Amino acid sequence: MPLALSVLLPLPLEAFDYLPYTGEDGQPKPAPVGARVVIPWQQSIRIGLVMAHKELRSQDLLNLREVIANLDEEPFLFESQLALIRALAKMSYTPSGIVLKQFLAFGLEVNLEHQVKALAPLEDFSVPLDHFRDVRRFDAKKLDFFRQQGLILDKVSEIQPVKQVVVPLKETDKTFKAKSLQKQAKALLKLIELGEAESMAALSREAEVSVASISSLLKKGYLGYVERRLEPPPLPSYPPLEGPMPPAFPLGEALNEKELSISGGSRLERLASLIPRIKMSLSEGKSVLILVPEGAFLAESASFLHHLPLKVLSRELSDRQRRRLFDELREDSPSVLLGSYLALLAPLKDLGHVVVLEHGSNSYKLIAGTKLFIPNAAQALAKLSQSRLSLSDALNTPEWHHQLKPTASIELPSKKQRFHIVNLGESPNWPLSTDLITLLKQVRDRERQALILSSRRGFSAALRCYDCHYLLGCPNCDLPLRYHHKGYVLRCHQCHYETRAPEACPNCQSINLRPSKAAGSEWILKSLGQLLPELPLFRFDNDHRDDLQPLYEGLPGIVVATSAIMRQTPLPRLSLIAHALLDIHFELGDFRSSEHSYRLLLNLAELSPQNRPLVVLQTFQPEHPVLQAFQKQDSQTFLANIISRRKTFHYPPFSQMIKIQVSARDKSRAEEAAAWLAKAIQTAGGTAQELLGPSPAPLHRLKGQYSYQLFCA
DNA sequence: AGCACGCCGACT
DNA sequence: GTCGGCGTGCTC
Repeated sequence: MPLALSVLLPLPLEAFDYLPYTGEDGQPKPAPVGARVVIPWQQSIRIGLVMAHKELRSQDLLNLREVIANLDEEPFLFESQLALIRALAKMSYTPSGIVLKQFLAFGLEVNLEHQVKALAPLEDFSVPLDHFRDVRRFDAKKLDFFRQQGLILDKVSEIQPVKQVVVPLKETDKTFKAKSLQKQAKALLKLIELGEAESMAALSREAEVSVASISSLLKKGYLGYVERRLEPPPLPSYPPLEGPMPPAFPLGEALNEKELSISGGSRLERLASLIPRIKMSLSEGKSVLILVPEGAFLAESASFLHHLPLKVLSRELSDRQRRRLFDELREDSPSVLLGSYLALLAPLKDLGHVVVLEHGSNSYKLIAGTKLFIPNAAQALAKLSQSRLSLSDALNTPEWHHQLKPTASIELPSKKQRFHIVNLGESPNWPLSTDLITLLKQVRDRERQALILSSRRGFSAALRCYDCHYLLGCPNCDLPLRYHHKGYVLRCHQCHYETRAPEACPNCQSINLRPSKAAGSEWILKSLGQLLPELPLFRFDNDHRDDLQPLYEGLPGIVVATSAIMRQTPLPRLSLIAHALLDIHFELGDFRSSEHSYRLLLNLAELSPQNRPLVVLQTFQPEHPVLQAFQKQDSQTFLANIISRRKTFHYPPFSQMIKIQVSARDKSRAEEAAAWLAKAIQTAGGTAQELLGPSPAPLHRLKGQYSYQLFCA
């Protein structure tokens, strides 16, 4: 039976069948399963992954095109990763190609030298195709027409990165006897001694002669440039973590649980407690995959796990470094791989343990592509590879808390939090309360560091007329324009519309147009500058990132930041952490908002765990249930309450929920389409209990698009 | 996704 | 007549 290859491309499609590559001897040379191949695609070429070999009946072969080149002799990914691609596609209801595109961040981009040659004389091209020429010189459409007739031979090769180096081309000869050429002779002899130099400037430094002498050697042909293969830069290394090691909590019976979650304690205490479990997998000859949400904790965790056979897949790695890392992973086993969600598809052989750090983090929710939630993807991988699964977060998620056996949910003892709640309703000062100002003055007097978190960029959430109550809104979105004092502009934080702030109210011409009281980081900084003029102030948000180096060196100061600071290396000497307005987090319309607020409070304290900083929380709702639970420091009761509420309202984990959003530029069109969908779901048997909506989305108009949403439970 | 093709309205 | 926006269908 003839063989075909099932090839997956990084496109929103399933795999396509291709005939194997035909070698120069005319024999088929099928690439192994898991290897990358170059295939013709539309009028060009693409790189795909061989998902399977399949046998086809001869009549089916006629429609298939042929693989142009095999890129790998050995598999690029192992069968276990291919199985994961299929599993994630099924879980996310998306084509396998989407999974490939989202999770395999390199190795599939067409970075190839592509040449073509005609097998017979073709008069359609002005340039003769009797030998291999660069494909870009020819009309792609015409070329593909002939390719499909089998008249074109394609040749591709990977572009090897090269660097130019200076090498000697001739020995010194008698002309250098002249006294005026002594410098040149010296330079040439030095180059012969060195073998090669990075550049003419580098040689000039080495030989201690001017660049002019060297360039005349170049002109006379005694030295010249050659291309050298550029070796991939070494992978970054992480120094061991300084300071005392956090204590590991003994896991006891739970050590051997198939699925385990650790909460409480501090971030490093949780990780320290997992080390025996990680070592257990290594001693069984199995590899361990550790996922981190994003940049900030990667370096910290890497430094902490320094003593293990650790490899790190970080966002900073270049494609060539990732390539090198993958090559090392395929060779070395067992090893520990630490990385972002992109590490899920890394070619680890014999996986025995998957660890997800900060598994409740919002950044594990992929907002595009598969839209997968990474802890669920990690669980799928653990099940496929029959690995252990470990989860770690300050607060467990209700879903996992409910799913795991009670003996598999470990809560580490936490230190007593030092916190102070400020009722903004009773404070005469704004946006910094009297209490916070007093505490900040103590920080100043003791030459310590403080962090003030504000969820809002700019000066104020809106510009408002205090006569007619007119609010300046975005022309494209249902949101007020944010007022930025710097540049005196109004900006939409969704669609980036920008306009100069007007002098008078556009509605009633009153000049009583002022920033609304919802203060942003600019406003907080301005108040601080007036109250504590002698203390260095720093700003850290997406509009403006001050260099925080003085703070990392331990100098005193205050940072006003958005949550962007959570992704930076933790500041070493924080003695005060304040949240300017917690209410924003309480008011999110999501049924998970209270869980997320509680986790945020725990994460605030973890920003600088070794200093046990005082956490100051400003709010208009000091009686809010989340704050009450936080004061009691009783996560178990808090989670139990959430779970019982979820059960009553039939929310996850007691149901699976699907959100369908219908958007269109034309409002009625979106509305009609959403209504049509709801009707279709009802006709298919959806009951009133299972179907919620359609209703206008929380941000009904966004970037000029109207949205309606339906929930199916 | 990325591309071609076909339809339709707008405009030299 | 032809240019371009948009809807639809296809890629082995």
